Amino acid sequence: MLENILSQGFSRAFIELYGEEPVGNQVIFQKTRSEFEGDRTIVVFPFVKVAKKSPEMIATEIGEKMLQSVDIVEKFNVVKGFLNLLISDSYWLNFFNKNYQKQHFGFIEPTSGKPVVVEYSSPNTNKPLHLGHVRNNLLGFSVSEILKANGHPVVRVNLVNDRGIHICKSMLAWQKWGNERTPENEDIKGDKLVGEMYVRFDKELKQQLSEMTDLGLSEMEVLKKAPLMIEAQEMLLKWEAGDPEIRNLWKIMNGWVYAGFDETYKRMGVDFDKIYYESETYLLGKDLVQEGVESGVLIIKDDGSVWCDLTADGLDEKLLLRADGTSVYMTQDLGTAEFRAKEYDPSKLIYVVGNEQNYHFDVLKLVLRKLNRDWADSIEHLSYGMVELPQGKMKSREGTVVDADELMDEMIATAKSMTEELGKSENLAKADADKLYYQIGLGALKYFILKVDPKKTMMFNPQESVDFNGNTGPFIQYTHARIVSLLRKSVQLGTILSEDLTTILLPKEKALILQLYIFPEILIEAGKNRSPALIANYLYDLAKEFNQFYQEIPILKEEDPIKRNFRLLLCSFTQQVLKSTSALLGMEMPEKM
RNA sequence: GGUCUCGUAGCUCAGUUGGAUAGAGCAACAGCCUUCUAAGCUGUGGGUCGAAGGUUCGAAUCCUUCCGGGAUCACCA
Repeated sequence: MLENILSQGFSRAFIELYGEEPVGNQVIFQKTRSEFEGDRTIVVFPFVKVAKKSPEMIATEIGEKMLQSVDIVEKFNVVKGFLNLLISDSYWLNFFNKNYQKQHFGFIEPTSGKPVVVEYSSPNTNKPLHLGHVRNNLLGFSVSEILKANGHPVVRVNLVNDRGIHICKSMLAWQKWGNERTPENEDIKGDKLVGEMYVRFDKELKQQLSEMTDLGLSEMEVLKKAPLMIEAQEMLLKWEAGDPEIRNLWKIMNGWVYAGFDETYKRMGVDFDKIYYESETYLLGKDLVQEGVESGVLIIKDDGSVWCDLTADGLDEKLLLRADGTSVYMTQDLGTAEFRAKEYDPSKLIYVVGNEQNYHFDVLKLVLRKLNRDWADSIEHLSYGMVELPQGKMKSREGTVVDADELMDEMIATAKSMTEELGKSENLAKADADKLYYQIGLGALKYFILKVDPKKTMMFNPQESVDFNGNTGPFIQYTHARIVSLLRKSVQLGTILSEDLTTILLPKEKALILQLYIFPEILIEAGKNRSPALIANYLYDLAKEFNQFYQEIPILKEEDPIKRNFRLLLCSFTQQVLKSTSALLGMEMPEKM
C-alpha cells in the first residue's frame, strides 16, 4: 500500500539523515490540500526535537532523500513544516489496472468467523411504523451491509414487541368500537387499522380522564382508576393467563399488523434473517436473576423484590424482579441476550436502538458483567439520535408523527412529478417509469437520512428531503445513470476496450482515481464506526469528482483510441463503485434517468 | 439536582487517531446546453467553530469552567 511504502521510505531517510528512528508515533499522512502540488503530505513537526533542525530543513532534506530512494515519489515541495509528495502516475495507473474490473472493489472477502448479530427495527404492534422507525430500519440494514462488506458474517434479527398493555389498548378499542372492522373489508393496511384503534382508545381514555379530573381527583389517581385503564389491565392479565378469546383476538390483530409491516419493510427494502416475538421471550431472564440471587450478586429486599445495586458504578439500583415474581423489561432483555449469546456465539451483539435508551444498555451490560457473563462486552448499543421535525419533536398525541408509508408515498410522488417535469420519462414504459420513481424516491429518502452521523439528532425537513439537487441521493443516481448511458453508447459505437492505457494522467482523471483509491479505507472506517454516513459522504464526493471529470474531459468524443479506452474504463470502474457502494445504503442505481 | 450528549455559514450537514487560509449542499446572485443526460458544471457573497481559560510548535478537535438545547435517572416498554 501507498502509505506503507511512503512510511518506510520516510523512516529510512530519517535514520540516514539523523541517525535515529523517527520516534514513537507513526508517520501521519494526509491528502495534500488542493492548493499545493502533491498527493500526500507528511507533517514533520513531530520530528523536530529528534532531528534538531527547523521543520523546513527537515522536510527538505527528507524530501530529497525520498525522491532518490522511493521510486513512486516523483516530486516534492515544502511549505513550512509540510512535506508534499507527488506520487508518479504509474503508481496510480498500476492501482487502476489491478482494480478496475472488480465488481466489488474494496469489499473484504467473507470470513467464517463468529457472526455479528444486529438487532434492529423492534417495533410495537399497536401502531404503524413512523419516521423514527425509518431511521432505525435504514441504519440497521445499512450497518449490516457495511459489516458484511467488511467480511463479517451478519445475522439480522428483529424483536417484535407483540405483547403488553399497549396491544391490549388497541384490542379493547376494537372490541368496543371496532364494529367488526377488518383490513380486508375496508381495504386498509392492518397496522393502520390497529393504529386507529389505539388512537381511539387514547381519545376515549382522555375523555374519561377529563371527566374524572373535573371531579377533583389527582392525575395519578385518575389514571389508575379510569375504567378503560382497568379494563385494559384486566385484559392483559387474561392474556397472560392464556384466555382463549383474548389470545385469539390478539393473534388476529397482530396478524393484521404483521401483514402491514411486511409491506412496509418490503418497500423500504429491509429484511431480517430471524424474527423474535416478545410473547415468546418475555419470560426469559428469570433464571439468570435467580442465579444472581444465589451467588449473592443481586439483592433481595424485604418485600421479596430483586435488585441489582449499581451505585458503585455511578448508577442507581435497578429492579429485576417485582415482589410478585413477575419480570420487568430489563429481566427479559437479560434473558434474550443470553439466549442469543448461546444461539449464535456472536462476536458482537449489536442493538440498533435510540439514544433515549442509553441508560438501559449501560445497566444491561453492567448487570451481565456482575453475573459473570464473559460475553457481556460483546454487547454494543448502536445508539442513534432522534429525528426531529421543523415544528419540534414528533408526538403521536399531537398528530405530528410522520407515517413511514405516507412518507414513502410522498417521496415517490415527488420523484414522479420531478421526472415528468424534466421530461425524462417520456420514452419509458409505464412499468419502467414506476420502477424509476420508486428508485429515486427511496434513494432520496435513504440518502437523506443516512448521510447524517447516526449518533446525532437529525432534523427532518420534508421540503429538503424531496430536494433532488446537490448533496442528495438522486444526484448520485443521476451520475450513475450518466455513466451507464456513456457505456451503452460506447458499445453501440463498437468501441473496443483493451488493456492499453495512457501513461499520463490529466488532473481530473487523476483526482477521480485518487477518490476511488481511498474507498477501501472508507469502508473499513464505516465498519468500525458503524457509520453509513461515511459511505454516503464518500459517494457524494465520488459522484462530484466524476461529474467534474465528465464536464471537463471528452470521453466518447476523444479521438485518441488509447485515451478514450482508458477513460471509458475509468467510467466503468466508477460506475461499479457507485453501484456496489450505494447498495450498502440500500440504494438502487437506475440505468437511465 | 445526578449522569450522558450536542452547539461549525441564514438553513441542513461534513470536518476519522490534534496539522496548512474551517468545507459541502440548500437558499441568494452571476455565468455555461447546435458538442458524451443541465437531476450537471463554474464563479461571487456569507464564519468570533456557543463563551472564557488551559495543554503545545500547532486546537473546531484534548482538559476545566460557564452559557444554551436535548436525553435519561419508573415495580413502563
